[in-house]
Amino acid sequence: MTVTSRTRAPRSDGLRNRQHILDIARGHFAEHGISGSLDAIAKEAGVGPGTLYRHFHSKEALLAALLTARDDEIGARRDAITRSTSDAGDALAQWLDALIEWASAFDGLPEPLRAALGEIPSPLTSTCEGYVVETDRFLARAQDEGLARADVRGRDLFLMALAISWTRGAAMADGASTSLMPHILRAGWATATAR
Amino acid sequence: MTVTSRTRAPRSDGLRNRQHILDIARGHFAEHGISGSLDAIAKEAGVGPGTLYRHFHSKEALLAALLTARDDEIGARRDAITRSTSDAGDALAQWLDALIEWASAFDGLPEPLRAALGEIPSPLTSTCEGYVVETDRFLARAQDEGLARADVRGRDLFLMALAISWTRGAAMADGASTSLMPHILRAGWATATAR
Amino acid sequence: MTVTSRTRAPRSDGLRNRQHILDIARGHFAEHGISGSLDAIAKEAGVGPGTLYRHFHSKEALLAALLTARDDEIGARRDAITRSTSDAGDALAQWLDALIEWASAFDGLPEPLRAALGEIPSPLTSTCEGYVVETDRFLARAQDEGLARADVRGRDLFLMALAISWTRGAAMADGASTSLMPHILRAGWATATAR
Amino acid sequence: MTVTSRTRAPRSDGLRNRQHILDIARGHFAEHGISGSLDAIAKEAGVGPGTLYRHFHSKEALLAALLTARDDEIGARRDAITRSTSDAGDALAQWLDALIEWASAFDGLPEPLRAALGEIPSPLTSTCEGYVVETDRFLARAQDEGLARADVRGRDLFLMALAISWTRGAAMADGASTSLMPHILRAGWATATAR
DNA sequence: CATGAATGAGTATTCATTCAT
DNA sequence: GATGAATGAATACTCATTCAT
Repeated sequence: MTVTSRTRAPRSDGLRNRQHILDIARGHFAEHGISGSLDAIAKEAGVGPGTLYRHFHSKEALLAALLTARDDEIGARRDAITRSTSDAGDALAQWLDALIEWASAFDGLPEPLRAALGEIPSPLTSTCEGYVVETDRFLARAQDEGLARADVRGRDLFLMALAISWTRGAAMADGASTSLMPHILRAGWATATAR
Repeated sequence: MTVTSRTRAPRSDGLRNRQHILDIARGHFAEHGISGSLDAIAKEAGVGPGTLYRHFHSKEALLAALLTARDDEIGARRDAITRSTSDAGDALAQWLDALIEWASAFDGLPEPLRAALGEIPSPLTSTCEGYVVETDRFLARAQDEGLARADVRGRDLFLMALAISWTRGAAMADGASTSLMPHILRAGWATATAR
Repeated sequence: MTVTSRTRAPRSDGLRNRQHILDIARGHFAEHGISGSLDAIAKEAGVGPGTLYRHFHSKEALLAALLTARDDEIGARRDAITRSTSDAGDALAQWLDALIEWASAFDGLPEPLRAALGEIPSPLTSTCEGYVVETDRFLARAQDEGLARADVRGRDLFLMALAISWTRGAAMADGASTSLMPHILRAGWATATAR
Repeated sequence: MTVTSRTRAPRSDGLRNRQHILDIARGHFAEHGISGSLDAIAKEAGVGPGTLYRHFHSKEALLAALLTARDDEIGARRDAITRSTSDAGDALAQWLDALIEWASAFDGLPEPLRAALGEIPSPLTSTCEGYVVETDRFLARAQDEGLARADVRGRDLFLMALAISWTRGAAMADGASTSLMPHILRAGWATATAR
């Protein structure tokens, strides 16, 4: 009963559908920000809202899946930074840049990420917490070498990275701001010696 | 204190009522954040939605009124900083602290403030722009004395102040973060010399 | 107490205000149609809505007052038609033209006029009924001279005049329609002999 | 007949429900005119407002659906007239009678029909335009045979048919008016010869 | 008599989520 | 598993009319 005699396995539909929805959702969020309705995404993907909910229990779950899909990419970036950057301060700075970029993928994304750090756990919580841990690792190295303030914690830097992503939604934030703020952030956590 | 003990609010004159709504709204926003509906505030204030709309055309107008009520306070603070702080760097830092505190009055407030800096003007726009100008003044002094980076603009600092307020909504942002971030911000814009 | 010693009699304010409101309302209705809110008119007239309601108990009462103000004009027109037009058929046709024009003064006016002919009396009812009576007079003369169908009644012609005014609100009703329809109406009620 | 006797409407399939809503709406409009709110109809139909909006985006869309359901009927009537009436004048008259009856289905219906002829397209526009074209066909035949004035256009007759339907909302329009006005209309567009 | 604040039921519309088919 | 119809609370906003001042 599990194995039918059909030539094409119908079981792949589910996975294919899931991937398709993710692709559409990514495009939709990238274009319209995360404020749009899930119905619109379901329609654009050519599936019913029920199907979307089968795969993703909530909008946050959908976002989480989208972000999880980038896990490998971020992991690779982290490894690349670790490998190629001997200076622990530079490494931390590059990691924070990566986080800022990551959280800027969709307009409005920083908001649920921040919320996920709250008391009520959300599908995004574990993702965020994982990155906080990574940040802590980079930070610890920099602190060990006296390149970062001792009073700073990974969570603070993670939050500030989110905050910088958040400012990008403002029309007032032009290209100058975009390149400037990460520098300000670095100057902020670095020790005087480090400069 | 605001209302008498009668069950039904007496038809008091407009100003009283307006003030009453503002008081209720302030409390409501302070407790639940700014996400609630105007109808809920109207109900809590014991007035019909129409009454609330007569005084405040939109949620942003209500927020603007609430913030305007603090204008004097901020102005006084600015003057106090100017008078009592001879070091231009300290003055700017204190002004930014004031902004951070100001934008942290209600959970969620930084969001409409950021939006007010966008292309579509809102009742909050002029308030924000005024504070950007103030920030520019403090910044210019600090830059003149070589205490602040030359590549920083008032708008960037204003945005970062908003962003720091924004992080406070996260449970992860504890007391340590609250006191730390302004220091990071200051270290970020200050010149190496300044430290 | 009734007679004060002031130089200027304050009593005229009321009447003056009433007239002012009428002038504003006429302009407002002429420009925006009758759908606008009374508050808008009150504001434009520089008075409170209460003042407007003191003078006119409802929107229909305001319309009625506006139409009553034209009573003299219509009466004069009726007299002119009677005096200058010996042919009873021509007279009726001219009277109906006058009615059509009268009901076309404001976009949307035919609707409440029609409603005023319903079972629930409105401030417009007496005005309308008066004109029905006038129509009956013109019609009777025409019928006496065999120029109008015997089966037609004044109320029918009045209604059709309103109906023709009503069509003018449609974009499809161009200049050609405007001049054509009264002719169709006349051909409709006139006897074959009359043509 | 439409619903089972269960207290709560069973989750029937979409088409059934759509039809059910249409049935209720038809009854509602027939009884109260078209002025009622969609919410009221939804409540009467035992569905949530969202369900109604899923099927019909606006009141006009609902009306359009109700009228479309009568398309077949009108088409059949048009064919019957064409087949059974050799006199082109009689045919046009009968077609206009059909239009008057069609537009008199609900109190207030002529208003949105007239509006649909305006510049802003509505769901009713295509229906109306189709009937204008039909009217033009009947009229052309009558004009060809010298039975209708040459200066009349289909749109004028369509508008007058709507206008006559419109008068029926007035209590003053009794049975006599109802039967009389179409005759007046016919006498209006017919040529003298035709009588 | 004027004012304009207050009323509050009413309307259209949205959308995350559930559930019958 | 997929579908998409159904839900229904929620929200923003309007406006004719009343009534305290």
